This record gives sequence, structure tokens and C-alpha cells, in this order.
Amino acid sequence: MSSFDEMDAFDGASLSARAMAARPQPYLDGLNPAQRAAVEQMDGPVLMLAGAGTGKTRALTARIVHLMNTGRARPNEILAVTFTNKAAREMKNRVGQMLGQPIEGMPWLGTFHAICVKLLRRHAELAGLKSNFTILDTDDQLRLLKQLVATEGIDDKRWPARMLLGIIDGWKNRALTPEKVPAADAGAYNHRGTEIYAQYQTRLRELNATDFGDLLLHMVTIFQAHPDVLEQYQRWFKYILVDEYQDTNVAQYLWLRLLAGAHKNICCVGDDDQSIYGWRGAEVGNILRFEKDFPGAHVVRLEQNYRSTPHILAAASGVIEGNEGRLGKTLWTEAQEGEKVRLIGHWDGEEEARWIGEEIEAAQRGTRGMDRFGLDDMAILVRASHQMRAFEDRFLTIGLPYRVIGGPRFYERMEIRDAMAYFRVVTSPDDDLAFERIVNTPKRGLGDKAQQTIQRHARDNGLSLVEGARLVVETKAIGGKGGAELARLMEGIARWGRMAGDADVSHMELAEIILDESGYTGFWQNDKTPEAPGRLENLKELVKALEQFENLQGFLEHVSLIMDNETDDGGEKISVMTLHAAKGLEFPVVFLPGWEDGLFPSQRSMDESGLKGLEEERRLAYVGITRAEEVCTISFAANRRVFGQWQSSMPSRFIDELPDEHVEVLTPPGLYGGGYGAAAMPASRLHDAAAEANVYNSPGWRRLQSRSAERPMSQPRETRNTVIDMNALSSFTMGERVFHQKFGYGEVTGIEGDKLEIAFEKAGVKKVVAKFITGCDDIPF
DNA sequence: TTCTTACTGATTTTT
DNA sequence: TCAGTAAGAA
Repeated sequence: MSSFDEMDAFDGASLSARAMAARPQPYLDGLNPAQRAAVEQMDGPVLMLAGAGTGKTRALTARIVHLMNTGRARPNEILAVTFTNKAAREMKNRVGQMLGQPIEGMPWLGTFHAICVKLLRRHAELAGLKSNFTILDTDDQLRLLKQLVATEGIDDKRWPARMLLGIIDGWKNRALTPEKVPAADAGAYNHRGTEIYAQYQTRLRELNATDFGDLLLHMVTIFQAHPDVLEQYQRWFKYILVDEYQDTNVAQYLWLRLLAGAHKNICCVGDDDQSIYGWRGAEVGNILRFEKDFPGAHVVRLEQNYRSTPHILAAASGVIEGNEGRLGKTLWTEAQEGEKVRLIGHWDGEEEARWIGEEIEAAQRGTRGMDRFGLDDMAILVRASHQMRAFEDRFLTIGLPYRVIGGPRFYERMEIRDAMAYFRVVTSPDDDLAFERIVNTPKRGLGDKAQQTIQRHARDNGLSLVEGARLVVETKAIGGKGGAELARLMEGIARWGRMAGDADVSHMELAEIILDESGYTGFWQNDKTPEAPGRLENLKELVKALEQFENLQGFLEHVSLIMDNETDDGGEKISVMTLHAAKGLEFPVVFLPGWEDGLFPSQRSMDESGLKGLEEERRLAYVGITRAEEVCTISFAANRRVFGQWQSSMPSRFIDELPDEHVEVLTPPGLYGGGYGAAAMPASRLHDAAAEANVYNSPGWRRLQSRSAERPMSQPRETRNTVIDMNALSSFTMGERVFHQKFGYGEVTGIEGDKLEIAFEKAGVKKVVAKFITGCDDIPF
């Protein structure tokens, strides 16, 4: 940064600002030249192209600190947006660290959604809402849409509401209100899409509710229609920073452009090569177009990688080069050589899982020439979540602790949503969606018909459902068991409502009372499915989470945007997750299984989006490889069971794109040695392995095929190196009824060291390590 | 109304 | 394969 610019700023700056600017700047030390440039170029538009592992968070936080330290902006005048709560949290922490003190108030550091909620609550009336509007999640949205679809008499089978939900979501991502949906989209959802979209928006307004997409959409609409409001914020947010810019959708882009429109002090950080959310409305175009959108933009490339070894980096670069229209970066590193990317082919998916399991154990022990790694240092990254099953099965069998990242999040779980619906009904009795959810949960004999009666009573009298239900009870419009149960529920709601205002009852006690008296806890206690104990555990967890809040109301207001949860019960575990979930993470050892054409790149992606889809898949491959710090292992299987049917497939085309000199082809252990490892290898890879002209017809291949049906290729792990856990040995007896986290209930049919053979009621006969088994008395109810 | 059984159809999911 | 749903039976 030239001293010239600084002089400019100082001319008009107050004494205090100048005093601030004179403060030491230790946070600049240790930044590389590119990072430093990105930090010091404070005014005007800046695009920070940050390749994987190039220290972008560091640069971003340094920039924030620098803005404050030089007196350019106070903490509350900086708008810093991220996509995830996790990223926001991390940035907040790191700014605090860099500053050497916890930061007081960066109120505008948060996710797009969190910031928009804050803004929208201030200006709700401009969107036809009250400032205490509720935020619906996908579940609520879908139920609402289903109702609309049903009243329109549309066949849900041919035109599923879920499909419409996707369409509407897409429109909102593109910042399209119902009036603005282009003619080209008129045919959507059997030509009724736009019409029902409009109805849906009306209904949301009636319910004083928004969905996630609305948060952005409403703010963009408000800014466009009310220049005075926009100006106010343009002045307030002196500097804007955006993380993961390649993932922004049209609505987010417009929102940013409006806010930055006046001063153009916007710094966008991203990597076009890591754009993997196109299917969710993200527009790579936003980042590609940045220089056109903001003429005179400074583009800074962060290219020094601090994460991976040169081979890994080169392999990733080799793959991503296959994409057109990139902004282009050349990653480099000072790191030492390290291992080449390892590539191996397997006969089938189970073999692949078994091999990876063994590799993990070897890495733990530090054998096979590898350094020693802990389980926390390793991850398996898959394209689709169903691939995880093979690994889970295998790890359960060999007793390898693993953790699945992703999957249904805490606040999305059925029992949590049910419980929260109860809380919602108590704290805001006109929350119709919440009432609908709980009225017959647990079963109260109030089916469709009874619910329609309630709906009718409510609508005819212009009442909310809760009030309608009260009327139903008074008029005894529903008789029998259902009527009595409804009366009981209504009494409960009234009673809990009174308790909510009672200072003697803490909101945590109240939550427990609600769940107990409504019969919800009892419902799960009586449930004998394997998930039930876990669900009760989650409910306890929920009540515990309430502790941090003043009251139920406050909890509900915050929780709608915090959908992540990171409960880890300690202990080293290997992580299993999708490639999408792995973005932004790094591990010393990474396994990338399932590199087969059709699976990865995914057939569907290519069918639906053609070349664009393929390029996004390729970026996914790039993201996967660049997660690895030291050891990256790519594998594929010649055969895989897909939907219960065996299917054979070709190795992924991405494998052919890996630069030869950075790849080491491994020969798997097993009866036929290199035979099958090389057999499934693309011809181009068969360097030294003796290639057979037509591997699939070769006798060796066939023999292999018939053999593998009988017995596993390599020795099953459990027959070797067996360490017997004496405690586990003595604690089970033949015929004992036991419980397993994943497989549910079963009976012990065999004991072999610390392995038990168990006939599970649902999952069939399995061999499982004893430490994963609980006797039935131990189950926490 | 709810429990049972038969069918269908199936990526990735930051908020 | 298996989960989630939709129509039939008690």
C-alpha cells in the first residue's frame, strides 16, 4: 500500500483516528506479500482469489483488524458476511485473537441469513410483516405447500409439492418475486408454478412468516423500493467483506451490490475452482464477473499453499486444468516432496472399504512406511452419502471409531422439531404450523377429519388454530376419545402458557413439564425402535441447550438460524463425510474412494447440467484432493452394489486426468497380487503391471470373480492381531438380549474373543466388537 | 383412526 | 437395498 493513499485518508481524519493508525501492526508480520497486499488495499473493490490452503481466513481477519486499527471503521461499521455459522464464529474468534482481546461487538459479522434477519426485523413492515415474524424451515415450507397444492386439487403424485418447493427456492435464489418470474419459467409445475408461488407468499405473510430464501429476497426488494433505507446502510457499512464469494447466488449478489453501490469498499474472497454449490443456486459467474461489476477492482491472488505437499498440489492442479473459463491460479508450496498421490483399484466396494480400514489401522500404528497418524488426522470423503454405509459397516465390524459429519442436523431431527413446535405453541399461540405439527403427536386420535374440523372452526371465525381448537372443545364438535384428548391438550397449552409467565418456574423446568405432560417423552419411552434411546437423549440435550437463553421465546428466536451442531463425545475418531461437507477442512490423511464414472463424476450431474455439471464435479475432485496435507489416496472399485443390484463401472475419467508423475499406483495385497489391482486400472495407467489385452475376459479375472464370492480377498482383519478385551469377554452370555447403536436389538448367538455374533431383529446376523454392544439393562431410558 | 403391507424410486444441502 | 409413502384391513 502506498503511503500516498494513507496521507489522503489522514487529511480528513480525526485525531483519534490518527492515533489509532499509529498503533503497532503486529498482525501484518508473517503475512506473505500477496496476503499483505490484500490486507492493505483497503479502499475500493478488491477481489481476493484465494486458492485452497493459501491462508485466506488469516488475510481476511488481518484485513478486519487493519480496518479498525487504522481508524477506517469502527467494529460496528464493518459488514462481514460468511455462509456458515461456523465460519462466522471462527472469524470472530480469530479477530479477537489477533486483536489480543475479545472483540466487543462486531454486530455485522455473520451469515447472510443472520444479518438479513437482523435487518428485516427492523424493517419488517416494508415487507408486510411484523418484526416478530417466524422463520420456517424446509419441513414447514413443504407442509404449507402441500396444503396449497391440495386445495388446488393438483395430483401430488404427478406434481409433487417437493418439486414445487425446489422451483420456488430456485426463484428466490435468483431474487425473483412472483411478479418477476420470467415468461420462460411460466411452464413450471404444470403451468401453475407462478400462481401457487404467489399464493404461497401471501400465505407466508398471513402467517407472519418467512422462509430462508425470503430473508434475502425481502431485503433486496426493500432496498430496491426504498432508496432512503438503502442509503442509510450504504453510509453505515463503511467496509464490506465477503467470504466464499464463489458460492453467492443472485439474491446475495444483488444485496451486496446494492450495499456496496456508493463507496464500493467491498472485498470479496473466494476461489472459482471451489464452486461446488451451483445446484443450489450459487453462481460462479458472480466471481468471474467481479472485475466487470466493479471496474478498477484490485485482484489479488493468494497462491502460496501452506497445506499440502507438492505432489498433492500438482495432482489437484492437473485435474482442475481440465476446466474452461477459470480465473486461473498457480498454487505453489515450499513444502518438501512428500508422498505421491496414491491410486488403487479394487474388485468391489466392500473390498475397498476393507482395504481402507486396514490402511487406517496401519497409519495409526505407523507401519507401511507411513508416519504415525491419529484417527482425528484422517478422513474419508465420498461423493454421495450412501457410499458411507460400506465404511460404517466395516468400521463397526472391526471396531474402528468413526464419526459421520453431516447428515441430519440436531435441530432438523424429528424429535427436536416436535419439541420445538410444542414450545412455539406455548409461546406464540397463533403459530398455526406448530399447532398442526403437535396436535396429533403423540397420537391422540385426532386424524385428518378431526383436524379439518378444527381448521373449519378456525377459518369460519377468523381465529388461529389454537383458538379454533378451543372453540371445538367448547362446542364439543369432536366427540369420543379424540375430543377428550383434545380438551386435555388445550388445558395443557393454557396451563403451560400461564407457567411461562410465572417467575417461579424456570424455562428449563417448563420445557420438561411441557414434554412430560403432553405425553411426548412417554411416547418415545414406549417406543422400542433402536432410535428411541437416542431421541430421548437428544431431548435432554435440547433442554440443556435452553440454559444459555433467558426464556423459551429467546431460544426460539435464535435457534432458527443456528442449524449446526457439533456434539462430539470425545475420543479419537476417523471422519467420514461428503466432499461437500469437507470444503474448508483439512486432514493429514485423506481417502477418496468411489472414483468411478457415473458415481463420480455423478451421472445425474452430467445428465442434468452437461458440461457445466461435469466441471462442477471436477471442482469437487479438486476440493477433495486439496483437503489432504500429507497423504492422499484415491480409489475405485470395478463392481459395486447399487440399489441392491451389482453394477460394474469404469474408473472415473478424473483418474486419467491425474498427472502421471505425481501418482503412485498401488498394488493391493491379496491372492492375485497385482492382477486385480491393475485389471480395473485404465489402460493408460498400466505402466509396469502386466496388462492383459482384455482384462475382463481373462481367466484370472474370472477366477477372481468366482473366488471373491466365497471369501474375502485379503485376510479379514479380525482374525489377526486380536487384542481381547477381558471386560467385554466376561460381560455377555449366549442368548443374552443386547442392544447396538446402529443395528438395534438382537440376541447373542456366538462369542469369539471380544467379538460377538449377534442375530439382530432387524439387521440380521452380524459380527460386532463387544464394546459397541450394551446389555439391555444398560439402555438409558 | 391407526396399523400393516405393497410399492416406488433413489446426489451433493452452508441457512 | 431400503426408506418413505399410499392404499387397504382391523
